[in-house]
Amino acid sequence: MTAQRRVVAEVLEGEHVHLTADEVHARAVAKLPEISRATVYNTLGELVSLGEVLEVATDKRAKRYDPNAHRPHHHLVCAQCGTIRDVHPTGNPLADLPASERFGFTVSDVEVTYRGVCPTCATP
Amino acid sequence: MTAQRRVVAEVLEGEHVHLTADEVHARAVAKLPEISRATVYNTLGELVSLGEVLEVATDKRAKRYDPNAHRPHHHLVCAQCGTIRDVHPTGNPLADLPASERFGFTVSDVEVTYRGVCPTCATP
DNA sequence: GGCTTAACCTGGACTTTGTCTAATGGATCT
DNA sequence: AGATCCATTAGACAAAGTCCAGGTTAAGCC
Repeated sequence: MTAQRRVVAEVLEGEHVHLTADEVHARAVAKLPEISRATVYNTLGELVSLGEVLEVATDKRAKRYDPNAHRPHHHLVCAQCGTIRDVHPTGNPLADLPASERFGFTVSDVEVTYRGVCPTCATP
Repeated sequence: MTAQRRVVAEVLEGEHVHLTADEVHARAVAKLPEISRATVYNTLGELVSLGEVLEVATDKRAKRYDPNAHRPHHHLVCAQCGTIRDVHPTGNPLADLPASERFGFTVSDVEVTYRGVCPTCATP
């Protein structure tokens, strides 16, 4: 556990946090100016391997990192400003895929992304 | 409708087609050698705006283009080889997000990605 | 047919996101 | 103190995508 890793972990604390690698780097630099981009990428990769942080692909540009890895959830994304909230739908989406639609795959995971417009963007 | 656009449209025909922009370009070049990358990107962007083609983000690297835009569906992705199949789950996932989990958003769309291992990758 | 105009296409430069590597530096062990 | 190990750094590199200046084609109009 080095100072750099602690800073990256600190940046990724909280609910509804979904930062890109560069955003993590920017905030890490604010706390530890000499931290490098490569270290941020390495540390994020390790956190993902350890299962402490999830990669989410809601944005089609850059990967985002979600520290809420221990409570399963899905995402609700504003189509205009890109804000992301963690959400917990009812039911089990895995059960909604009948065997006839599985093409022989062993299905182990589902990722659900809701899209819409957030209250802030909706009010003109 | 120019020759270039026709070629891009032809490349994107069929079921379970999910090509990246560069794959589309490679196949388009086979039919029309002088077609440029920029034109492929422009044409794909127009097809997406027209609603004829969908962008899918199953791969975390490059965007993929799905010509099956008129029949709503979701995707089943092999975690190992990346193969993608179009699937039609039962039920309506939108209904599974209760109002208390909508945070005031106007939710209009859901994207479901199933992950697993395909039969080919499962047999050793 | 020839001219004008608009749209389209091309090639390359550029940006963004992410990965890799060689070299540095700091800790730990003996 | 010396040796060793691992993390970190800076910068080069690669992949994916965007942008722009200029050339070409197509369409309309005389």
